[in-house]
Amino acid sequence: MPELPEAETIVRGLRPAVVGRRIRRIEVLHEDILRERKSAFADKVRGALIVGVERRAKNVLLRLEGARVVAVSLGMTGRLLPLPSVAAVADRPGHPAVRFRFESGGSLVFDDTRRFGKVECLSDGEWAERSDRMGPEPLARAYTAACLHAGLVRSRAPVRSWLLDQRRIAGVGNIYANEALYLAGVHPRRPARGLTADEAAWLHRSIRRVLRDAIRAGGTTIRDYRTAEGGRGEYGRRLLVYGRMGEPCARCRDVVRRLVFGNRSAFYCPTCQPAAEGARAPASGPLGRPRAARG
DNA sequence: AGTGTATCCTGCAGGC
DNA sequence: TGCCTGCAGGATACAC
Repeated sequence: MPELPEAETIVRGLRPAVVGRRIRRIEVLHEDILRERKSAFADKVRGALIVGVERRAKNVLLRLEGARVVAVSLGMTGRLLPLPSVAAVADRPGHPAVRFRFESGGSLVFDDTRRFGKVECLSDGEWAERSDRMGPEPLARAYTAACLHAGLVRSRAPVRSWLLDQRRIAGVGNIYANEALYLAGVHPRRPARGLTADEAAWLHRSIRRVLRDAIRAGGTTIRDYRTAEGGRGEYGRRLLVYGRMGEPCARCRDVVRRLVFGNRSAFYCPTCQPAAEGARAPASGPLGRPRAARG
């Protein structure tokens, strides 16, 4: 569910609402959301001041005084809702799992229908170790097309599976993987190491473009995702292939197909994203295919 | 080692 | 109306 753009949107919305607040009390309504006993979790978090809110991959981080961090993995249906808020009146948490009550009044609720999410409190050092095992941030300046290509050539996995592997690239989920592959003209099932340097450069550009545009739109709300303000992400209307099986391709009017592998749906246009290795790249269409890197 | 699959959980849409 | 099946933005434990 929430991928990098959704997590980033939540972080930006949360920051003004929770930074500078002190946590007075923790209520754990569903202990399976934690990775430890709720008493242990509460002991570490109670009384702490929130000094910052950050994102890493799809995770939302509450930085606490005393070199600790609350790391929230949103799973498929996780939401972080500061209460009370105007939005909360219309969109109350339906499945609250963990509530942080502030000394100054109000609270932050982690709400998660399916309870695939995780909330944990780590030392900065423990978190750094975890973060080191994740792949690079695709929007980082240092993450070049050459970095992507170097990663791709080491794997025989289908490129869509490669993009979903958080150890290889951090923050890309099924929606944006499919969209980026479409923009790059790369079939989702092609072996990662079969992509040419030019294709890797198109894909690099497409990934960054899709993620940036989605952040600008506040993410994609299919059903459950909400911003910290309780609003919906508006990128859904701009999805070109995800969830559009049977509809015409925006570029060539062929029919968008759906494939299932790795237990996930893949959506693609068979004309714009040919399955054969080394197939011709489609001509630049109305959507503006990313140009190949120079050099 | 590197892939693919099943599983956790709830809710909803569609078929009958 | 209601029951059944399949599907969902993620991550991980396992089998091969």
